[in-house]
Amino acid sequence: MDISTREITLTVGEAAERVGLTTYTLRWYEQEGLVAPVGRDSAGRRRYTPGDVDWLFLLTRLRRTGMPVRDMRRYAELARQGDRTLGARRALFEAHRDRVLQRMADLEEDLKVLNYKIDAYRRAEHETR
Amino acid sequence: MDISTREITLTVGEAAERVGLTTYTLRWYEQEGLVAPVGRDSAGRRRYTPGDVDWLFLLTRLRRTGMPVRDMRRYAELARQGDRTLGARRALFEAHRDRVLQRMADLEEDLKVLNYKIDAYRRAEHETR
DNA sequence: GGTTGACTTCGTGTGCACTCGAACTGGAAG
DNA sequence: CTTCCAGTTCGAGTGCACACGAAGTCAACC
Repeated sequence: MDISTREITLTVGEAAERVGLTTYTLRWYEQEGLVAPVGRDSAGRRRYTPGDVDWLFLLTRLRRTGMPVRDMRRYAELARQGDRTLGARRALFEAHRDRVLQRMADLEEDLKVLNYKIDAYRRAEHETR
Repeated sequence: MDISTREITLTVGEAAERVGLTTYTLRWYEQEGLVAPVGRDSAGRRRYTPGDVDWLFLLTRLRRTGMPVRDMRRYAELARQGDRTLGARRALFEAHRDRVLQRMADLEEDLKVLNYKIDAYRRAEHETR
């Protein structure tokens, strides 16, 4: 089923710019099963629907929070299986949220070390001057 | 200059466990110049002083906050040049702290998306049941 | 004094997430 | 009709941060 160019769909290049990924990555995500096969126009070129773009946006958030591509693929598979996996998807997100919270807590601790060091350098600079 | 085994120094294995890195990584860090050449005992085995361990601990914090090894090496080089690089080291830490703060802000934003999604799944589960 | 186990160096291999080059094709503009 | 650009597939290459196997050495313990 071809998608008309006149719809509000985007080309790879446009979609890539919207979501902040490269065209290479977009095709690779599709190949890796992170994205369901994208619709094509009559010339065989990908046309990204607003729904596709939303999905990609979500993927970028997952990726940025450190979710491995492997887990993103697992999530994509669940999503393709429809409503009966809603619970599994929620569990996946909750587990991931916990990991993100843990990472944020770690970062706060590490930040203390950084600040302590900066202060120490400040004091040392004062000394040697 | 050999270091006596009777000192409170640690072997690679012990140091690795203390700082949460593998022995492979510890030797690799040294090879990469992230750590100044570590003292050896009479048998040529590495002996890590408390100071070495402190330094390694700091490196793990930098690493965990996402500093690339390249930058850690640059920092190590500055540190080896003594007090005259105190300002540069402080600047390096301040710039890194800013990046960490930015990343934390990003994570907070991403967390909102996760929470929104979890809520949406919860509502959807309620519907389909 | 033989065995064990942790160390040594050296080069090679691994996993992840892209990233790119090559060769080709199709639609739009001049 | 030609030129040009953005798209296509496919396989190969890149960068980062380790991880590991092989071959050997040495101190400690039974």
